[in-house]
Amino acid sequence: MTAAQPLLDSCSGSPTQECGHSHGATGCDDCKVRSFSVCGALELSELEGLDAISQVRHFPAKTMLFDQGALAGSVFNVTNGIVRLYKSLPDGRRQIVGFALPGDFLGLALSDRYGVTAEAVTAVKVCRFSRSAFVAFVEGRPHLLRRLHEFAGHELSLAQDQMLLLGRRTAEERVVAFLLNLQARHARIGAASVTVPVLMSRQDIADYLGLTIETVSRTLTKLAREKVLIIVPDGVRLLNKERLERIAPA
Amino acid sequence: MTAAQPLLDSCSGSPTQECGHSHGATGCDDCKVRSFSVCGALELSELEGLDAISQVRHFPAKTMLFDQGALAGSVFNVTNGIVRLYKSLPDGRRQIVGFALPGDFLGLALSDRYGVTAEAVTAVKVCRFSRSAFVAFVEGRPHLLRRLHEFAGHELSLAQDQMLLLGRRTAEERVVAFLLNLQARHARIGAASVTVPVLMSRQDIADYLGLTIETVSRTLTKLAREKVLIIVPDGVRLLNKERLERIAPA
DNA sequence: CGACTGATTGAACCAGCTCAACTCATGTGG
DNA sequence: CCACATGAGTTGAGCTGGTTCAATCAGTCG
Repeated sequence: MTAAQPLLDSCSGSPTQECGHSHGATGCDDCKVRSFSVCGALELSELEGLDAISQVRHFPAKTMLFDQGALAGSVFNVTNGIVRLYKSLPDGRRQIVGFALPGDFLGLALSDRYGVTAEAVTAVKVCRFSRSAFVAFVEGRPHLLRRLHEFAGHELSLAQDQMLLLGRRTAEERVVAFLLNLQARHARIGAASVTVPVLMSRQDIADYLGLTIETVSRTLTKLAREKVLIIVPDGVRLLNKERLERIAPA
Repeated sequence: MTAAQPLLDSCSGSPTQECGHSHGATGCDDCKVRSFSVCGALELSELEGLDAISQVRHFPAKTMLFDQGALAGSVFNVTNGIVRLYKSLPDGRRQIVGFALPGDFLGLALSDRYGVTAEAVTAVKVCRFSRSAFVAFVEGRPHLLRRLHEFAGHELSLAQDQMLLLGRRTAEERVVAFLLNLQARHARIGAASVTVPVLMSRQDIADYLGLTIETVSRTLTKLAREKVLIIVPDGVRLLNKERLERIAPA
């Protein structure tokens, strides 16, 4: 893992950042993720207010959005790309607790410190909000708070599924569950396909599934040998979904 | 594991249930967990309204409060005892995703189905609310919703810690982290002590830590042999907390 | 007392890890 | 255009932490 640099709260004129507010064509009006993101709870009339406190920001692949333990100055809505969220131990062991896809919100808890580190897996585009401005915006809009709470409840449920996976599933079950999951998530954001894009590295997958890179690789190879999937550049083609679903039940 | 029977939504006159509303001496006024439970967000004037929709209920050890996947008719505030929350696989493998102690809220997500199964580890006392009544009560009290959201954020953070534990920690680290955690939680609810009550079975601990009962037992024995703790009936006495904290780092 | 349940201990095993070699792109600069 | 470094992924071979299977122990209840 190369070190990821924080790019937050600096408007140093880097070509990867747009610091102006994003009204008009780049605003919420034509946002592709709005309907299934937290913003979907807002009336059109309220969107303007949200727009006013949001900034569009770009993070190149492998750069850090924020670091575990740091003061949570911002919250984010991912609009493009993939973000990995992880915790690590002092000796370097790492556990990825989730991948954020377009429509996902970072900083749901609205707590004053980040509980995880967030890094761009691919180039990433986000709507950034200062946390204080966002909290103020939520204040007096209980329907938005309710939506945030629904999202948090969903996250919690996913986390519990992942605990079951990490605590009790075999390597093969983990890999298959991961791929099916990824496919379902891509479908939900309007990219349904038997070919699932897998843009994160084997190391990322391993750190997400509590395995080693070798075990992930061997398991994928085995599944390919058994013709339930084909490994393609930057993805996987799921040939036998029924069989996959039998491998990774409930 | 013996089968646990659901005891919900039936007021059949069982001696373990109190079906009347609990005003007066048994109400919120003198509730020992109020300050650190979700109810702590309410004004004294609002407590009456909450009291009016709450029922005190008792669950004997090993009985089920609710089942994963069932319609969520009720939400609960635990006031006494310990509840295990778990998910299981069709073949019987089980992952306990958390233990609820007094002050903990069950059904935080307010979703329409329970995501986990809840069973009493010890005899348990709860405040029960019908979910619809509780949701209606929350409606129009954004400070309570905010409190629920804070609790959910905290739960999410704990879940992420547990993912790190399950995915990347060794057996010894898991057991030690569990004991330190339990001690800290007991301290927070006003029962700080070097002797930590461990009222759940070895099987429960194993299913929480993603280990087998034998590994939990061996690990505890080893720690006792090394004099960092003593195993006592229904608990553990932590002798060398510094050393324990070195075993299970942040 | 005997029966039962939960916990401990021992011994053999194995799923996944470690260590190491190799492949295959992609990039770089002479 | 080739030589060669670099980094991600794959594959092999051996090892080991934790599991599995099995026996024993220790309370507790009837």
